[in-house]
This record gives sequence, structure tokens and C-alpha cells, in this order.
Amino acid sequence: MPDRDTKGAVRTITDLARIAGVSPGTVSRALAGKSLVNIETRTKIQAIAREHGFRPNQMASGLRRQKTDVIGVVIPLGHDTRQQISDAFFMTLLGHLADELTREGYDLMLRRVVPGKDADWLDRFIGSGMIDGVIVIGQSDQFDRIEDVADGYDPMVVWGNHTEGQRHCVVGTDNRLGGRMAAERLIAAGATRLAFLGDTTAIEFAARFAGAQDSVARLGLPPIVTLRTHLSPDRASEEIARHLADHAGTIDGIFAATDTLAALCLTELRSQGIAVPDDMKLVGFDDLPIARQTVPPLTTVRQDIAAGAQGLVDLLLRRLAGEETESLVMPPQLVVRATA
Amino acid sequence: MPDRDTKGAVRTITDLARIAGVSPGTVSRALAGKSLVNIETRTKIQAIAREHGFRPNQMASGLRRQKTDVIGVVIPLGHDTRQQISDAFFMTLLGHLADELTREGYDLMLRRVVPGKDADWLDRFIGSGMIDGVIVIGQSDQFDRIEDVADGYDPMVVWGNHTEGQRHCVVGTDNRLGGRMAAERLIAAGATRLAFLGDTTAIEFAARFAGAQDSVARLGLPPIVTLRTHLSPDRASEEIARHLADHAGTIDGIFAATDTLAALCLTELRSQGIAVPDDMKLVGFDDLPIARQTVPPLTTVRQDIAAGAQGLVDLLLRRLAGEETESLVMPPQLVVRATA
DNA sequence: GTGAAAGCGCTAACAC
DNA sequence: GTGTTAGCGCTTTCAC
Repeated sequence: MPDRDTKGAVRTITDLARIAGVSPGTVSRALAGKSLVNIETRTKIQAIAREHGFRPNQMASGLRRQKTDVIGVVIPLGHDTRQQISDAFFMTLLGHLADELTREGYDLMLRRVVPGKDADWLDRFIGSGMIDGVIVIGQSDQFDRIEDVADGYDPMVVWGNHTEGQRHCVVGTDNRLGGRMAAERLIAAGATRLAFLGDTTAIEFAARFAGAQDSVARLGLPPIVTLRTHLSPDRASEEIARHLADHAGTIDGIFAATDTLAALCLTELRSQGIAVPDDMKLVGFDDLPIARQTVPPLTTVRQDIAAGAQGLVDLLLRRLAGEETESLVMPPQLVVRATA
Repeated sequence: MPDRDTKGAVRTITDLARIAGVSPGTVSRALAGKSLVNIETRTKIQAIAREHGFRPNQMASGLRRQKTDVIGVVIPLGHDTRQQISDAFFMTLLGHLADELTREGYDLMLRRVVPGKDADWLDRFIGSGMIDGVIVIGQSDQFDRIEDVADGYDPMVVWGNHTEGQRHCVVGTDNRLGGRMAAERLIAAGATRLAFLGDTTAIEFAARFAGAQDSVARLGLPPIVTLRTHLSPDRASEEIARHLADHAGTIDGIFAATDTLAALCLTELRSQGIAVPDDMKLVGFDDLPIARQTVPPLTTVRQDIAAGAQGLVDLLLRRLAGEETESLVMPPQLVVRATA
């Protein structure tokens, strides 16, 4: 156990230098494993450091080197304040990001912002001097704000939707294609009057909706009805119940913007006595663990979260190294289970 | 939009001072809203700062003030490496922590550690100089390590289980009581041969198990069988399937360590044709959103996550202010639905 | 009410 | 190889 008590506090590199009988500079070099230090003095210094449980102050180091080894991760909650930070998809992504960043030697600074309150949210984070780069999880309704920032700040990568000609580097699933897949599956399963369940304010969701609309239009089916909901489970449940009642008999297939909404929808369908998939087909999006556990198991469009996290970190590190990077658009994958 | 280009970079307080025609010290005071600055110069300086999109460097400020306004949140993954960071309960707690800390003006530095690899994980985080205090999410199998650290470091609060006489400040549910409630419910529903599903390595889970064992012993029922599983969904599913097959007919009530496991278990029970609650009673723990959505809906023991997060932050801030604080043990609450 | 100056703990020239 | 020195950008005495 590192000894903080008996031997007196060894808090600074200077304390350590005094004990080792060398200069602070040498200690710094030894601890950094620099080659120019005598192997003998180096091991000695490292031993003393270990013995006293010494850890260099990262703030001081960061200030001097102009590099903090911290990556900021920010979740903008523009369109739905109370949601998302507990959204299973984002949280899983965050978990994988933590893994990847740790592996690369970076710490992770998490910030949750409500952009409505300050337009300045992203500049503030970047300008804080605390982070070497930033990963934005979800564009929310802040696409333009992110574009603005991207012009003057390179080490930024965003999880979200890719739009032709955009300037910020994004990693994400091809939402529009995913939307097409979902609609096509619903139609293949026999549905003809489709509805989209969710909120199209967020650009990712809008793209999913647009993709579904593509398919429907191409086949000459009636346009898709939007069943607008919030994303937080508590509010969404009632909203879904109301929508289902309002549209009873006029729709026979639902494309839910996320698996979470799909699962909620399934519960409401059950309680209203609507049989799935006989009376209503249902397709979700994400392929979260819950998709396998609903009754009946959920047909959904899979996003590869782990690959997404890897992509985000990989691209960010390359940008940090000065490279220019293209966006990474990953293919969605239809997972057919029992709801459509 | 803050102008980084035309007016030249205003990165430091000194740049700003030059433009405003005052000294750096005055700028610092003005920006901090200190009273002793002339109201006029103060507003002027703030205006210039805003105009140029200036933000003070937090690293420098932190170094000088010996205070970073960052709270570390660490998730030790001792007993089950691959789990937890994506565990719904911890993620929800993390979301609420982010909210609470933000409200109090703190940033959140997230770290996920695998203690097996270095015994030093907590000291390293604390000694980094990057954080003013630390919240540990889950004791995992690191109870002793946390106790050691608590002796020399005050601003730490831990989410987890409370043990008589422990030295670190903890916030958590009364797991033992929760375990008793779960077992009693199973028994009241007609079960007599109980099993505990999960991993008792983590102390919280061990306490839940012990509580259940209390009830069973008091009523003279046969001791509870342990059905050991990992917590990651992929591995747990097979393990549960095997356990159910092995114990077919010898148990009639299952207390799952978490709702996630309970939901998984429900899926396996269904696929093995075991009727719930007729042939098997089931009780979970946590009352996550999923508990309402399983079929049939899950009877479970509720932990108040939002209150937990508030408690953690509140106690940490008080400790940061030098106060001594007691641990906060919150009462669990039985939520009866349809599985027992 | 404001300026000057010292220094938080570290790193990286620059000497030798 | 190692010591010395000058800051990184900010805050805070201490003067005035």
C-alpha cells in the first residue's frame, strides 16, 4: 500500500527529486520513461515513486504540455430534454467508448447539455482547455451548430446521421437505408398502411422516416402516418396508447424509431388486444438486448454499437494526429424475429 | 457567433487584458464576478470576453486554485469484466449523476477500471490531481480496497452496500431487507423451494441473497439454492438455461439478483415451457423500466435510482465542504406485478 | 479599485 | 546524462 503517512507527503516531482538526490527535471524524464536517463537512476527513481505512491499532477502536466489526455464526450439533449442520457442505445455506446478510450490511454470527460439554454454549449466545452478532442453523441437538433464548430476545430467526431456535403466528420448507421429495410419488411409481411412511431425532430430519426417513405412511395402505397411521441418511457407509453386508439383499424404496420419505443408499443398493443404480428406488424431499430426478450421477439434493424464506438475513437485519434478523415457510414442489418 | 478568426485569437486572460486596457489580474477578478471590481470595467471586460468567445483555461485555473470542479466517477469491474458499464441500472444512475453534478457546477470524469489489473486503481484516480472528489459506482469485489482509501481521503462516496462498522461513506438500498422482501413475496405466492439467480461475489448481491436466506431460515424452509451466472446477457442466457434444466422440478421460486437477469430468466422459462407464475414464481430487483414490459410483468424490489444519485452528490458536496457524513441507506420497496 | 509579481506542478529547451 | 531555467495560463496576495 502506498504510504501517505509515515514518510511524509511526496506530492510533487520536486519532493521526489529531493529524496532521490537528483533534479526535478531528471525525475520528470525518468517517470516519462525517456531514453536519455541513465537506466540505473531511472529504475531507482521509479522505485521511490512507487514506494511513496507518487502520482504526477495531471493538471500541471496538461498545462505545460498543452495536452490533457482527456477526450470530451458530450450528449446534447436538444429535442427531448429528459431522455437520452438514460437511453439504452447511447449508454451502451458510451460504455464502449469508455473501453476504447481507456485502451488508448485517454480519460473521458462526460457532459450532458441542454442546448436550448445556451447556444454556446460546444464552444464552451472545446474552449475549456480540459480536453484534447471531443466526441458528440447524437446530433439532436443541433446539426447546424455542429457544422459551424467543425469549421474551426478539427479534433471532433460526431455520432449521427450523414448528410450529403456536410462538413463535420460523422460515424453512424445509414439510417435512410435502415428505414427502407424496415418498411420493406413490414410490407413483405403483409402490411400496407404504415405508421412511423417516434419523433422526427432528431435528424437520425427523420432519415429513418424518409427511408421508409421512399419504399412506400416506390410501391405506390399510401404515405406513412407519423405517430409522434417523446422518447422517455413514461410519457411515451400514454402517447402510444392514444395513437393506437386514434388509428385503430387504419394502420397495420408500425415502424418504431427505436427498439425502446417498439417494446413500449408492444406492451400497449397487448393491452389493447391487438395481436402481433397478425393484426399489426412491428419493426424496431437498434437491436438492443431487449429486442430478443419481448413477446413475441422483435424484428428490428441492427446497428453495430461496438463497431460504432471503435470507429469514433479511431477517427478521432487520426484527426488528433492531423489526418483528414472521411465520415464512416455503416450498413444497417435487418434482423427478422417474430413481429414482422 | 464567437469570432475566432477576424479579431485574432484571444486565448488568454492576458490577451483580453491588453484589449481591455487593464491588467490580467483585473480581468480575472472581473470574469470571476468578484465584488471589488468597478462595475463599469467589469461589464466592459465581460462584454469583450463574450464578443471574442473567450473562455478561461480550466487547467490553469485548476492548477492555481487547487480545485478542478471535476468529480470523478469510477466503475470498478472486479467480478465481471465485460458487464456493468452497459448494465442498465448503473447507466441510469450515471445519467442522474451527470444531471445532479451539472446542476451543481461540476463536470464529470468517467473511468472504468478492471481492478484485477492494478490494485492501485483508486489511488491513481484520486492522485491524478484532476478531480476534486470521487464517486465509486458499485463496490464490486473491492470493498477492502475502498476501505483502505477511505482512511486517507475524505471526498469519496460509494454506491453500494452498507456493512456494520464500515469506514467509507456509502449510499445504497438496504439489500438485505430487499432480499427478505423478495423471498417473503415468493413464499407468500406459494413457493417453498427457492433459488437465487446471480453472482454472489459482488457484495450487494451477497446481501440480497443473505436477506432471502434469513426469511427462508426463519420459516424453516429448505435453504436457497444458488444459480450462479455472469451478468452479461449473452453468457447469462445459456447459464440460466442450463440451471433451469438442472433444477427442473426441484425449485418453484426464483429470486433474481437484478431485473435484467429476471427478464432473461423469463425468456428461458418460456422457451422451456415453464409457466410463470403457476409453475415458477419469479421476483427481480431494481424495478428498471423493463420490469413493466416483460410478459407477464415482473414483480420486483424497487431501488430509487434518482434519489440515490441525489444522495451521492449531496453527501459528496458536504464532504467536500469538510463535513463528516453518515452513510445513507434507503429502503427498498416491493412492487407486486404478475410473476409472484 | 487596480497593477505587479509570485507561484500552482510540471516539462522542455538549453547548458554543461 | 543531468541540472538549471523559463514558462504553460491562471489566481491571489501585497502594494498603492
